[in-house]
Amino acid sequence: MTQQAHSTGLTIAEVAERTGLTAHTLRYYERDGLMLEVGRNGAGHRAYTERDLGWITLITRLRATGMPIREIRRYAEMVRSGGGNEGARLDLLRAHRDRVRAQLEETAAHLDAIEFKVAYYAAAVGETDPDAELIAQQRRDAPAATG
Amino acid sequence: MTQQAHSTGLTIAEVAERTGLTAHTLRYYERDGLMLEVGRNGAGHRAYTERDLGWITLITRLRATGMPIREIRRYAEMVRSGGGNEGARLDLLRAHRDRVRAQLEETAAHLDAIEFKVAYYAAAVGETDPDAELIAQQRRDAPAATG
DNA sequence: GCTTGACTTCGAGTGCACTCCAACCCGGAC
DNA sequence: GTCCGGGTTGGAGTGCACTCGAAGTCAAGC
Repeated sequence: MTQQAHSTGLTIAEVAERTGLTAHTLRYYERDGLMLEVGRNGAGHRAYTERDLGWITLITRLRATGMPIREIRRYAEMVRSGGGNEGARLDLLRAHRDRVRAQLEETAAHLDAIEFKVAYYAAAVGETDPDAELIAQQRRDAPAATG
Repeated sequence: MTQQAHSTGLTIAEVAERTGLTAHTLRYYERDGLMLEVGRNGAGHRAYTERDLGWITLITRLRATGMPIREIRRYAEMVRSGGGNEGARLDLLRAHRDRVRAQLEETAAHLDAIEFKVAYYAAAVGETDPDAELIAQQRRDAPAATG
C-alpha cells in the first residue's frame, strides 16, 4: 500500500510526518486515552481526520508546555464525554495557563542569568559578545567567579 | 549534631533548605560529577562554601532550562580542570542559551494558543474571562471546535 | 556508656514518557 | 501465488533524573 486511504482519512505515517510525532507515539497516545476515538479503514488501519490533526496539535502544545500525560488524559476524557463539563475543562486549562505563565517568567529570569554568564566568558576570552549590549546591567547571582 | 560546622561551612541540610533541592539530590549531583570538590569536616560530613552555593544556583538554572545532567557534568569537568578552556565553556553556554531562547519563543507561542482556548471556553460557559482583552486577535490553530 | 539524630556510602527502586520488539494481517505489484 | 511494505496488537525495554533504603559512623546529651 502506498497511500490509498485519503477519502477515508490520513494514515498514521502521514500524521507522524505532519505532526512531528512518531507512529509509535501516536499509538501510545491512543492506547493511553489521550485521543478522541480514532477511526479505522477497511483494513483495520487508523484513518485520522482533520479534527484529529487539530486535537493532536493541541495536546502537543500541552505536552510541550509540561502538562503530564495523565492530565491530558483527564482533559480528553472530558471532551470525549461530550458537552456539559465546559466549566471543568476551563478550570483545567486556566490552571495550566497559569503554570505556563509562571514557567515562562522563570525561564526568562534563568535566561537573563545565562546571558550574563555568556557575556562574562566572552569578556574573559577577549571576544566581544555580539549580544553584550542586551545585557548591560548587573545581575545578582550566577556569580562569574564560580565558573 | 545540630549545626556546628559553621566555621567550616554549611551542612547538607542547610544547603538543601537554601537551594530547594533535597539532600538526596545534592549527594546525587556530587556522585554524578556535577559539583566542584565539596569539602568535608572532621566527621566526614560535607561542608559547603558560599562558592558551592553559587555553583548550585547556576546548575539549578541550567537544569531548570532543560540542560541534561551529562552536559552539566561536561561543564563541571571543564571548570574543575582549571583555566585554559574558557573558549569551550563559552561554546557550551552559548549553545544552551540559544536553545533556551528558542524554547522561550516556542513556549510563548503555545501559551498564546492556550490563552485563546481559555477565552473560547470562558465565552462558551458564558463567563467573561478577565484576560479576554489580552488575546483579542484570532489565532490559527488549536481550533476550539476540537475540544 | 548508651541513645539519638544527622550525617555517611552504596546500591536498588521509582515514575515518566516514550520506544521498541515479536508476531501477525492485508492489499497491491510482479 | 508469493513477496513486500506498511500497517495492527500486546507487552517488554530504555533513558533520564531523581528518590529511597540499609547499614554504618560520629558527636552531643542524659
